[in-house]
Amino acid sequence: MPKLGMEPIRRRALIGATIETIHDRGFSNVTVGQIARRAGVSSALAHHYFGSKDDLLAATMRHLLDALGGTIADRLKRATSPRDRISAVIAGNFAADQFRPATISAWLAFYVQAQTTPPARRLHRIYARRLNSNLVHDLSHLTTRDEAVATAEGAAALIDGLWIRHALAGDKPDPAEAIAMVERFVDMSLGMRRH
Amino acid sequence: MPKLGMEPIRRRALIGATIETIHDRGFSNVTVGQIARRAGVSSALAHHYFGSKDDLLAATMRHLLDALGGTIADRLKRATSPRDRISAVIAGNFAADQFRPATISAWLAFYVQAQTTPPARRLHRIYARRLNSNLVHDLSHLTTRDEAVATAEGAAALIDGLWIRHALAGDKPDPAEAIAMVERFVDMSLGMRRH
Amino acid sequence: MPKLGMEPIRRRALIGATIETIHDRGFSNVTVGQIARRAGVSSALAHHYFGSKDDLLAATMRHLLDALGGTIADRLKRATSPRDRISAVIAGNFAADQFRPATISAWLAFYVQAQTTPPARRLHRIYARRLNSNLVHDLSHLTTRDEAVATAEGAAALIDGLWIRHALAGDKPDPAEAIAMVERFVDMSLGMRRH
Amino acid sequence: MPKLGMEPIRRRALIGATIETIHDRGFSNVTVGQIARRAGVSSALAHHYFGSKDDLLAATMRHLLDALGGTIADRLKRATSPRDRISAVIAGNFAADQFRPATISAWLAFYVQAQTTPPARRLHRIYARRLNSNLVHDLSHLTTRDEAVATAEGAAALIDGLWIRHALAGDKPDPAEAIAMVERFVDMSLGMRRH
DNA sequence: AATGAATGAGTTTTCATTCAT
DNA sequence: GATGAATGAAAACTCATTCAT
Repeated sequence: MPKLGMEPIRRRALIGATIETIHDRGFSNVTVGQIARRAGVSSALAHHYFGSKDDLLAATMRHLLDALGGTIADRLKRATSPRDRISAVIAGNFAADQFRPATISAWLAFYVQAQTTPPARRLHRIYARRLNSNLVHDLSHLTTRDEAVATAEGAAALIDGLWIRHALAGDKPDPAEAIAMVERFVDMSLGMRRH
Repeated sequence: MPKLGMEPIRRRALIGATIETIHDRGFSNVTVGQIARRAGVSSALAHHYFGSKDDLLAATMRHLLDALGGTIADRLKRATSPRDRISAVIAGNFAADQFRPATISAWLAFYVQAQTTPPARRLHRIYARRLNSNLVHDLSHLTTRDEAVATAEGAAALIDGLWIRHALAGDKPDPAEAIAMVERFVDMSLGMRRH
Repeated sequence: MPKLGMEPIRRRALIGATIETIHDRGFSNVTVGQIARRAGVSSALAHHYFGSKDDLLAATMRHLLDALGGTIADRLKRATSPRDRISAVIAGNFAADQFRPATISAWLAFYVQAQTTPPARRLHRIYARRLNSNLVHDLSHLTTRDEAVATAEGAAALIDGLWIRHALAGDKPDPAEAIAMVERFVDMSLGMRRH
Repeated sequence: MPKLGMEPIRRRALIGATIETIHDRGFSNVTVGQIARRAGVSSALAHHYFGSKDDLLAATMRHLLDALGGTIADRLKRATSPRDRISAVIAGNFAADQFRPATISAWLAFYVQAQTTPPARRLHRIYARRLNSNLVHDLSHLTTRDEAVATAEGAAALIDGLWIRHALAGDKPDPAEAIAMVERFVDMSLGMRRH
């Protein structure tokens, strides 16, 4: 007896299964069948809800983006100063939910996808711009515009680099260490100009 | 019109074609047929020389690794001081040969592959360790051991992050800017402890 | 127009098609495509149900083995004396179902396969041992153990030889003649020791 | 420096390699490349001397046929009575050269081929008829024509059966045992009618 | 709401065969 | 006399996708 209101449940399950399947089979080897099996449904159902493999993949990417965006937004709400807001952005990027092996793998996969797949590229741009504008905006309160731009660029690169390295490290990722590294970079960058 | 001694020529051509094909079709979409066509040979020949698609991909990754390793080694030979050696490593990572869109795409693809494919992982580890040990060794001459380790980790993450961002930037990657960013990070890290 | 419960139907059809295709194209030339076409399905479906060509071939061999085993078992049930049981085994080996050109071809192919393919070898061993133990057991009631073993070996060889010759005869195989030949061999072998 | 008179040497080597390759890879898996490698030459050379894979295979079969025919003919020359000639035929079929695992495998393969490949069929017919006519001719001196025909048929089937069983036995084939079995069959068949 | 059945289109891979040297 | 180079053609296999139920 089919139940009502299954749609959101199935969608969430399929997106979660997509992330995990990417993590252990590798993006280029994922099949709809594997994802569906992991979600406990038939592959036909995955198509029923998402239309196509690409759509499911895009929805998963959007989900990752929303989750990260949401996490950061929550932390920003609680921040009280520009420097605090910068810390909120940094910590948000390494919050527990985001900084898990499976999530990192999926993110990385989308980075790669974003190079050649226009929709993925579009989604990735949104994230990159939001991160950049958040950082630049707050840094501008603390230093010159030029310094702010450069530091934002460096912090963003460092965040990406730490993600990618943790994806490959094998051991459990340590958010605290990553956060400390970026914070230190920001502090140093802000400190420099004072000397 | 078959000639003798074609093997090395074909191997090089196929590896080059692999890098370029990954760049414009995306790693998960490359086919042996596309690569072979780009190299101007039949797909049967690609199999003849490399055995399988995976082997061709692995050989390409090895090539990338060797090329980067060679570039850095060359620059290290000419370096005269520890600080100079650090600059050599940094500049080597962004040298013209390496830091081209197609090469960056291929590298990125291999980062992703390294997460799930043991041979790719092994190869990647070699690179990561070599980079890390080079940096730590030279930084140790300039600061405490702990600082050296942390700075090396940060510099490596920054390098990776800059690569990944340039892979997605779309516009032509600017090595000078990337180099400046990492140099600045190293300077700041070394400078901090003096204050 | 998909229906439920097609799997067993398709499996049977594919196994039957395998036997017939081996018969008229020769074992070394069969392709999954030909088999599937003969079964009225796509080759993808053959893979869907059997996994691989080898698996389909192995399943077909197992089917042949089961069919022969079943036929013999049926006849053994109705046998009342040791000599009768021997006749049941002989007649079973040449029963209408087994002794048809296509079946013979497939059997022969598997004899050959059994030389190099371990799974086929295993299956073939089962058949050979069962035939041997049946014959030895019943012959032991009628003669010395040594004679029983030798006669069983001879009868088995004769059965195999008649099969193989009928496979190549071209004309319709005549079970009665083959049965008479083996029966005569057994009778002679049993008669000898009495004289 | 290419040598003169290599042709017969290469042809023999390739035929020998064909037999051995069939033995350990199975007829349906042999490739010209494997055969050539085993013979220590390039696959192009195999084509140079034999024209095509099928031709090489046919030549190999012809070789087997000739070898067996020659062995039997030699023994027949030395036979002095009809019964002796029968023994010569039987022993010839199990002579050391013929009754080796690799040779048996190749023979068996050709039995299978003979079902679907006309040239193989033709060659096989020659062998079968020669064996049959030899046996019938000599048996006719010792019994009625009808008995001779039946006994020849039985002996031939037994020979084939023993070959096939030894091909699969795994252990080293024992010619003496096989010969004894066929001799015994002939003796019994001839003896029966006297009683 | 959900799935088993089925396939077309494509991909990797293998191999006999040819040819210039 | 012999081979490395090269490929066309065909085979196995995979998979996203559709559809009737």
